[in-house]
Amino acid sequence: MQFEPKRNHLLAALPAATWARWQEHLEPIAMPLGMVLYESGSTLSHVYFPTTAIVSLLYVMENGASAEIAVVGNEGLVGISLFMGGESTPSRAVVQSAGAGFRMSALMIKQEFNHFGPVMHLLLRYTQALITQMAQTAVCNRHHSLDQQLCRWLLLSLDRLRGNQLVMTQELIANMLGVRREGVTEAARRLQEAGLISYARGHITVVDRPGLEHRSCECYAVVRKEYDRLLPAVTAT
Amino acid sequence: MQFEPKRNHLLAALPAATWARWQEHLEPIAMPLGMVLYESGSTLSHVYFPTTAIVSLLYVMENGASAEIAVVGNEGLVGISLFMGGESTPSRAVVQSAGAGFRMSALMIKQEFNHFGPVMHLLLRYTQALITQMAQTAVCNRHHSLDQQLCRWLLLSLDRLRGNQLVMTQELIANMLGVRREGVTEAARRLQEAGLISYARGHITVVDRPGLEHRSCECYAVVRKEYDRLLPAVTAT
DNA sequence: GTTACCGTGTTCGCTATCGAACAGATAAAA
DNA sequence: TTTTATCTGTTCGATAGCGAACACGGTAAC
Repeated sequence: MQFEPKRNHLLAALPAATWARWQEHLEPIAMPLGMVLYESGSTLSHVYFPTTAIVSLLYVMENGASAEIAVVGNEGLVGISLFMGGESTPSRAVVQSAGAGFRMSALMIKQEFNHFGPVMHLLLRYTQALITQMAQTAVCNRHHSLDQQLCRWLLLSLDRLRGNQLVMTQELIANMLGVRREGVTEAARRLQEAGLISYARGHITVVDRPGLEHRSCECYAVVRKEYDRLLPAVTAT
Repeated sequence: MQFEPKRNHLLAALPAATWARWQEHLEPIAMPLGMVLYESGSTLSHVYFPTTAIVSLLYVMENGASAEIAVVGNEGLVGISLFMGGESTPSRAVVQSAGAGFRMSALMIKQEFNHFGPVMHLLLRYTQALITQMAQTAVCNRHHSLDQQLCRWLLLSLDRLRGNQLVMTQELIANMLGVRREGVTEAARRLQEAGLISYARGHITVVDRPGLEHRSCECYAVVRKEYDRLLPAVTAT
């Protein structure tokens, strides 16, 4: 079930002819928690199309602290630098929520990108959506409270999963947001007291999604809207 | 002089045949301080290649506060969403340092991009460099002090200008960084006391550039290195 | 040459987040 | 079952940046 390629929205959006060509080049792959898909500066060997997993792109500073730059799930792909031309980036890609996906060799994706218009345009529109997410992350880091950022983060993750539960410790969330674990604990407590979520030992359940959206900063809506605009057929779950 | 297209590094990096084709489609344009090249959500009519001007890409929040996402000067181009496929972005592009540049119609740049040739790859590599800058902005906003961010910002701007002087009020810098003007005043005073810069009424002179780089966070070096890697012939001034 | 504005300097209390330390509780391992 | 590791809760003082208010001098407009 989780090895169903069409659960990745980009794969699902491919024209029939492209899909026929790709099928035998897509390799199913398990993506356990913490798996590193690429390291800062390393040359990528594959692109990854998550189906049930969620991957964080994050930058790790010299002193070890980290900050999430963007999150990728079944709406997208990990490894844009392959077709953008750089072959690597200064960031790291880590599986943040275990699941599965598919991968395709670097060579194959570059060929496909360079020879077939629809593939190129789909991948570039996705890239622009990703850019919006990064830009909004910068804005959010500058201006919004931890409570708001946590709401945004939960919503972004939720959009990339089935159901309304996240398997995710506060420690891990803190690493992604680039804040202290204690700060996440307090913010989560406030959200729980407000009846928006409930959680226990690594399991977070979203109880009141509209409430969460209301409490979030505008950043979530901006990003969501841009994904819907750029990848229309694709985002509808 | 400032209407010399080759002062834009992307234009300078074009193959001879492309350059010959482009020449008559490049329109020189003055870019005064505060000029808005595009608005959030608006469909772009042109791409802009700054030669002596510097342009900030920034997001303006609902409450009017703003934050800079990236800065573009003679190393790049404003309007990537035209060839990326979205035609617009949720951000705004504002001239931050007056100067000049060239522009090309949306139609023309899209045609040129879609030939799958050297133009496309050059523009995509530039886009990846820009992505790195945005990602690093997010990291910087999360983890680094105002002093460090000011250093980074001055260095990024300086790289895009001739000489070692910036015409720039503290108020404007504060808007770009998304902080209070008073905060910039204090940070600038500290840098001046340290003998790194000197300034007066809208004119900032960088006195000790190595010192500034030393005081900056790692973000500047990461971005600079990535631009040099992705656009090698191009960045050498 | 006077006046108005602009760019900068300075101060105050306030708040969110940090850094560090430790406590309690639940799940997993032995 | 007992032990251990993991996850969450709580507290403390410290600090960076905020918001607001106001002072001062240079520049430019009239």
